[in-house]
Amino acid sequence: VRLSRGGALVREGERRRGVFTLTKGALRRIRLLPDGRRLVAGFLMPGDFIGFSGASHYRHSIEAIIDSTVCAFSMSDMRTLCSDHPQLERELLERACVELDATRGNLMSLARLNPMERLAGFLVDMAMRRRRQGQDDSEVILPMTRTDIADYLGLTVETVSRSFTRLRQEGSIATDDRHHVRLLDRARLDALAEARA
Amino acid sequence: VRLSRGGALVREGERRRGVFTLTKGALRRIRLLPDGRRLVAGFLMPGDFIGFSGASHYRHSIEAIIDSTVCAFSMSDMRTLCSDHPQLERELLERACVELDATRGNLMSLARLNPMERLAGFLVDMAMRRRRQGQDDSEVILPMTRTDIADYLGLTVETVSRSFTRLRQEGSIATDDRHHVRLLDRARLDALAEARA
DNA sequence: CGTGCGATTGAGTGAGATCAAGCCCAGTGG
DNA sequence: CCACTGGGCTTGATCTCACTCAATCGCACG
Repeated sequence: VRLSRGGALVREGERRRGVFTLTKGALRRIRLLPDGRRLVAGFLMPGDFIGFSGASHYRHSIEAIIDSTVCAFSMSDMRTLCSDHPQLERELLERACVELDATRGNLMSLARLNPMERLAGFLVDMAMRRRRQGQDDSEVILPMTRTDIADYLGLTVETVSRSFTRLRQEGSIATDDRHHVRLLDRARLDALAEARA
Repeated sequence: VRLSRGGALVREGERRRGVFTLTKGALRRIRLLPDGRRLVAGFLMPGDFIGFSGASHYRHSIEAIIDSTVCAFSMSDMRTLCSDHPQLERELLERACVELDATRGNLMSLARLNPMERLAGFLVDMAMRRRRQGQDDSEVILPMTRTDIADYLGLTVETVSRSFTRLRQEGSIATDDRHHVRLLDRARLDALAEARA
């Protein structure tokens, strides 16, 4: 399935149809409140599995940040695959646990860290994801907007922008353009991030 | 295994030993920062499974809020159980997904809700847990302290206390004693909580 | 009868939100 | 080619809500 920038893969409240894996691009997991408050519950990068949920209806919308392609499986596909390959269920459990760890890490960020710490944690986390993909982790590519980052970190756009500026001023990072950040002082960023994953 | 009030089942940073299920009592999942900031990443009630993690070391301490008893399984017990009962792995995946849903729900609370909304959400959530156990859900028993609740909701004790007072003043709840809360206006509480569940 | 912890309440402060303005750049159309 | 437009980002000024600090109360426990 191909998704163009801004398109929705699934919408909050819809009946659950199936599961997906992201092969190319970048997605965001969104929840909205009636009054407009917005949460980005996570970003999805190539290789990520989408569909860990015990609920019958989607709890979040999943939207494309940039043009993306996903691989879709219906629920019945899923069931037959699982019964054919008992290994698969174990692998999925493993992945679900990793995602749970990551999500719990975000709790600390949202509950107790200040804006600089949250942003540093986010950057370090993005760098780690790149390393896992075998890419250079001294630079990070942020396909999402500052607003997305703000709604992910539980801050406002302005605060996110100011935090970027402060990290740049103290020499921890350099921003080549909006979407490319170089991590100059990894020790400093790690120290700020500390509490997270 | 028996745990007395305040005792630790596992400590953050220890090598992962096994998994557990809580049979009686109440536990809290804790993470601490060097500077003393504290997060309660969750509360565990009887029936809950403890041990969903992809990490080799515990990411949180698990402490007894009140005297508790848990059932312990070593990692090898777990592996043999799983290979003997393929059903078990599915059941665990299901449970992990439910826990993931719950944890993601908390993200919205921490990122975007104000203190009253967070507290209302917490109370509604605790009531729902009671209903699932087949108990009366118009009253809620809170074995934990106000400090625990504050560190769970990302607030200070004072703010939690003030939020309790405001909910009491507007007639949404009644507090018989510190640990017993009656939910008087469920519609109001649900409206406040909205984003969670 | 003290002692200490947990909870509540009040007063004052400050970090991040809100409001507002301007910049940069890509896309569009004349 | 350039003017115009609009969205995303940054920066400054102000405000506000939750935090901090402090005092008191109540209750359990030695």
